[in-house]
Amino acid sequence: MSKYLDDLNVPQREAVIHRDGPIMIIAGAGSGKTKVITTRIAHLMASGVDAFNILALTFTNKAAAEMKERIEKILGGTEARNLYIGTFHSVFARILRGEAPRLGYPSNFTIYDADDAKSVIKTVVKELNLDEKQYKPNIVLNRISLAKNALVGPEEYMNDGFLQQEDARSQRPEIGRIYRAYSNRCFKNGAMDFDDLLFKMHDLLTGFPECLSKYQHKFKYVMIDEYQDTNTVQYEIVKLLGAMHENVCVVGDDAQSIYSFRGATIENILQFQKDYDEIKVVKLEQNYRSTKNILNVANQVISFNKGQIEKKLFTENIEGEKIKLIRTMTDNDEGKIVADTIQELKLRNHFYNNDFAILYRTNAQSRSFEESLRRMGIVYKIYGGMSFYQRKEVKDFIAYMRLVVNPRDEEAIKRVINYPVRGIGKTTIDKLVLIANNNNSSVWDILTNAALHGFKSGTLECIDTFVTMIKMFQSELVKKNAYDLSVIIGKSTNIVKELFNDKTTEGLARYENVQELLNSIKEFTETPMNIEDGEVGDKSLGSYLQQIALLTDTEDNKENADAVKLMTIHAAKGLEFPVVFVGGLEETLFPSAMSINTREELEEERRLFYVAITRAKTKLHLTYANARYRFGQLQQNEPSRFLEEIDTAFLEKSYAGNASRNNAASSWGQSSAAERMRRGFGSTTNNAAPATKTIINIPLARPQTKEHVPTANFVASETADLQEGLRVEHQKFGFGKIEKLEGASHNPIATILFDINGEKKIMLNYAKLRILEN
DNA sequence: TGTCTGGATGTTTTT
DNA sequence: CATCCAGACA
Repeated sequence: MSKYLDDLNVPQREAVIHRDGPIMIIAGAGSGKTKVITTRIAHLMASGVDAFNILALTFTNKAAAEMKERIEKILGGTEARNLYIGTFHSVFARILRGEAPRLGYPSNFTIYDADDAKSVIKTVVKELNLDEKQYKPNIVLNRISLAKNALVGPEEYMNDGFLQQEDARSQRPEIGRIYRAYSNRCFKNGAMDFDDLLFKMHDLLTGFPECLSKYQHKFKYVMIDEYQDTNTVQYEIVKLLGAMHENVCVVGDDAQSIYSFRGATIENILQFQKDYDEIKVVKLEQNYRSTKNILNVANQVISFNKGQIEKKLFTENIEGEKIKLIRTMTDNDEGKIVADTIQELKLRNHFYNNDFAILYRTNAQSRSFEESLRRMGIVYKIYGGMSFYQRKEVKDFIAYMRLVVNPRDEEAIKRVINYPVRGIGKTTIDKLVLIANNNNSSVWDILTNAALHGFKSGTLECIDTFVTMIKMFQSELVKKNAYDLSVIIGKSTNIVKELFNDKTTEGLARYENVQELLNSIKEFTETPMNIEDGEVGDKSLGSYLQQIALLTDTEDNKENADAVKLMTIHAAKGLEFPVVFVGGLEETLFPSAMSINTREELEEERRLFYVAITRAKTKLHLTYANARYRFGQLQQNEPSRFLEEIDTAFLEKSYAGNASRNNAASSWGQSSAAERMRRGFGSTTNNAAPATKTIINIPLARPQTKEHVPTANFVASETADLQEGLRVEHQKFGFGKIEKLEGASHNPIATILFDINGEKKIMLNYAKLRILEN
């Protein structure tokens, strides 16, 4: 046997060698799951299975890329490129691009992201004359998404007594109608949302037997990663694809199931065993990642959940250090202590930035960590949050491309028809949409025949200019590659020039973002075609759009950059780091206030905590703050209930208030000598310039304020005591004089002339002011 | 038609 | 506190 098998333990090898027939691998955290899948695929190929006949589905592009890379490493050569490895969404999008016409969609169909989808919902709610307050896009989209993930179409939704009751109870009885209208609208626009990529794939396989047969023959071996996170559609599709050869291999860990809000159900693991007569089950229980201490804590935490698949995770690694549990006064202190600790570990134990990860429950928590890291000059990178492709200027530019590729894309038209300003305003747009609806045609059709629909001559002229321009782009579509065409678009629309002329900091950032977009298109155009893109592998704009629609910049990796990584726990799944900080272990935050109403919800939060803990290899720090800013207000929180579930013998508790290097100087507390020194020397008065360039997702520029360091004994004065003419101190803007007090008593507003930052209007409910004595 | 602004609203988690 | 949006006005 080949030598790659030598590195495997007994159950791992068993899983790898098993060739035909269904197999389920229950893989505990850190048990070498990825290694098993990749080795298994490599082994299949080595034993004669054609790479073209292997399908591997993952949940993130990153996981897919990593797998491909590791298989290539095992096998050498380029054969691994012929594998079908990708996320559910990207693989299905690729297949649908070829098959969409069967379903009545153009093969150039647009993929709507969540923002596009919400916008369509908003339009539809308006057109149905429903209350927009009642039917908020977010809530409605969530509901529709769950329905699609459960394979419930609009008609079925409306006929389902239970769903109807639920909607009635939540005062939203019309969601079914919205769902139907939304689906129709997307169809009309030639667009699919994320969930459609799964839903329509299922339609394709069930509605067209010849299609089903084609892909069953093609994918003789099917592998699914993170099986515990599959939802109903995904489960059904896998079942369909695997039905002919039954060579289905699923890998999962019920203890790490954290996506039930997306319709995932652990039931799929149990169901899988019932779907086939004979199924092999392998359990991977040896953990190679973490110290005994870390694993003990993880095992203890998860033991509070009922109903798990039995398994006992163990490790032969060293005992390791105790887990540090750190309490701080505020979220800002939490940020400081984490940054300080990182600095200390770097100096003392020679860690690199890369060795650290800061994990949290919600994206909003990144702020305090960012600030502290930046202040200390520690390079960091935030994963998740707003993606590059979601930025307004980037989306606007992309909308032009979308429109050129798919003129039926109404959302794209609405975005660009008056950007840059060309005299086609809201009134005209509303009219266009109305006419299109009445004539049962697309907005683009109306635009191209605008003269027939009684617009004023001035408006008509504007429309004509716009249409002519878009048509010009369209005529270039086949002749030019994605990059050349996008350059033409940038020039002809004046977008690039307009942004260039905007010399504000924000404008500059926007200009740079658009340049960055053009660079990425150039890169796409120049990268040699990958066989994996088989059916769609051209360098056209359409091909490019398809690709970026499913890209999140979580995986847009410059892996080699040495940076501390910040991300949500969800985003951290599947990753590991030598040193892990888990922040915000407070009631209402973690577990989230939204998820403490049922046992199921709470157990999912606990699994999430389990995932967080098991990311750590050698050092784990848990932190929580007595109080933190939420909704602009300081909020007190109890420590997370999960902390009580950990045996204190595993913990080393500390209170940041006593830490020698970092007196818990909260924003208004006393500052320590060390801190005053740092202010005095290290940082300059403005913007505390970092020693090293900080890596962030292309900064969204903010108007510059010269940062003010609050006086040591800053204590906010009562709002009632403030008077015009008084000298005051503001935490951020510094010293100044109250010019004017105005606004209602419940929302007073002060106009203050600051010494260094000029005149500002301050809402006193939020900002704290200190009256200066004498 | 475009720009300004007060008021409402928001925080789970993601492909 | 930041962002988004509807209505007011230019």
